[in-house]
Amino acid sequence: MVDKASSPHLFADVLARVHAVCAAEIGAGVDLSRVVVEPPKDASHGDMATNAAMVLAKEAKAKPRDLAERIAAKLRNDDLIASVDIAGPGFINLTLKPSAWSDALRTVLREGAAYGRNTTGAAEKVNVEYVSANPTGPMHVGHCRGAVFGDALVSLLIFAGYDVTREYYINDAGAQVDVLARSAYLRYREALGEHIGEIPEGLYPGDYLKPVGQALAGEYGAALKQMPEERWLPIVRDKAIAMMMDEIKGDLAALNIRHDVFFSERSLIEGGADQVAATIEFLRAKGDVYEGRLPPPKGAPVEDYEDREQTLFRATAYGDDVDRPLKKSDGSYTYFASDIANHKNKFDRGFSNLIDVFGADHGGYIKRMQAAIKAVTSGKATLDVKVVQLVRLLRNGQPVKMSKRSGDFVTLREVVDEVGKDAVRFMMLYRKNDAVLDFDLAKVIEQSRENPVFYVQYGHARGHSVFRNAREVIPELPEEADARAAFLGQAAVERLTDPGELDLLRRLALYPRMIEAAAVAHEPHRIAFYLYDLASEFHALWTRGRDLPYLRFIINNDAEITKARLALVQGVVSVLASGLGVLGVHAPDEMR
RNA sequence: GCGCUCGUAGCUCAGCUGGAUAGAGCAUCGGACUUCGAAUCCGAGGGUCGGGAGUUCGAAUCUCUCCGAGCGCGCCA
Repeated sequence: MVDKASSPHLFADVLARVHAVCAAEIGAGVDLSRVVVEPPKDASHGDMATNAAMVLAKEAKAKPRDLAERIAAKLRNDDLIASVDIAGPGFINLTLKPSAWSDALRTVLREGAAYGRNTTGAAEKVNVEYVSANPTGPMHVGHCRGAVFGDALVSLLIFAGYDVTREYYINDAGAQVDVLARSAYLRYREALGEHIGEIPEGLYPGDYLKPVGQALAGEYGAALKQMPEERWLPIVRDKAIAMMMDEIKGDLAALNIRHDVFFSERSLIEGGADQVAATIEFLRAKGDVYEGRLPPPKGAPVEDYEDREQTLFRATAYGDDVDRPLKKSDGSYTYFASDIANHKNKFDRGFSNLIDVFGADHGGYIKRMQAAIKAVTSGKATLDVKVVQLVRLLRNGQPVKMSKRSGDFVTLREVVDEVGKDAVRFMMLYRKNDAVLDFDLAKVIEQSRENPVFYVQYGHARGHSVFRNAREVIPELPEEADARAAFLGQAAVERLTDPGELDLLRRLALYPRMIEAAAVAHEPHRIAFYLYDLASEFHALWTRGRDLPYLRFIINNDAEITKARLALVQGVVSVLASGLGVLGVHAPDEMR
């Protein structure tokens, strides 16, 4: 039998016990990786179910139901398990002793903010690259989903025991930053009093470059006007990029997003060694780079198509559909070439676990990047690319117009200012990352069940409301969370026997398992849905107390049951705060 | 034409990496406010999981094939 103290979380504990029984029954070498313990879909089947007998039947050379019977016989002796049933093709259904649930709640209270934290990641280093918006203007709403997703994914991975670095790749080397420089130069001349008229086609028209022009005018006076373009352009470009990055960092800060590393594309090719060239030569030495011709593209006709020999990466050797160019016709590197060097640089810094968050329009880029990682790390690193689908911005169901060309697109800042960062963050995560998302500005500030942000936060606030009122019966109830949890940890929680109360106990016991699964799958949205379910069961129990007064949390003449129920409320409040914390959403004590 | 992502209730979406009778919210209909916050809750109806075939004890989930939607398809990033 497994030592009870060795695995503190109920599902992990029971799984370990099932594993031990299987190993004893079949043999020590048996592969238990497919054995799971999960809550059954139908609560009448018991508290937990395991597929062990069905999964292991072949290896045990036994019929599933026969094997189930053997496993069940041993599980019946377990001190945590009240009864064992076999059902269907060989499910083993377990009903736990009531003390198991009381202990689970005590665990929640004892661990507090650490409850759910686990060591799945084993302190393994992970690099998550996200946002990486071009430094050519402020962030717009399109960037916002990837930003929030990446940030929540990082928090989740840290919570699951990984050693995570948040990275931003600054695309400051391509042609578009030269366009930025020319656009800023116009604003500079404007700042000096010149009449510049309409911004020409092909330059960035937005007003956000005016401060750049003013800063340049203040710093250089008219000096830049005397220079030829090749001299002023680097000066203006660097200034504009620096100011745009400051603006972007400010936009991200408004969403409580911060990165550990801002990695400059330009730094790969400037200042000493050209890492892009080195990477290309590294691959050439392996035979993965060659000079050759590509067939013309199949899709929409390319207007200035010209059949020429070019430097190609042999992506087809690593699962891509076509080999990919590394140099443009003017001899400069393609974005892809720099990006290979960027990822190689991460590997050289000790990361073999890479995650990139892309917008849906970059989906076609995934295969070649994964091919490049394979080549450049000899298969020693893995890259998981998470694609976030686009966000449709609505107001009362009507699309909000945005046109980037005119320069008056909807900025991320405008949205955050209007609805608040909590609403933005939660709604961006209340959907699977690869599903398109409708974001309605009117609905997310509504205070109703239709708005899941509010609904979950209200659950947390309502719990605190219960504490405030409970002090009439339990005046000594501590204010501070840890002290309150310690105080309530002494309560007679075995008195929690109502089905609604048991639902909540089960949900709380599920939290560590859900966190672990979400972390492994790189799916933070699961937390948002879990929190919604938890809040829903809490609201339901609360309202039942209206019809059935004996179910209220606070019972005036029974301090013992009141404390037991407050312990349950504390567990709910604690896990809501924990989950919201991972998502980066505030857990308020009251909604006023 | 090829690749990627997706297709689940009238609408918007979950479905815990293959489990038992597929679940929520909205909408529709019917209920609960001398309360620890009704900003909430309870109940009812509503499904060939896009169609078809396959893999196995078992498929919304994996494979193949059609249908439909979005994105992408040298020298943009």
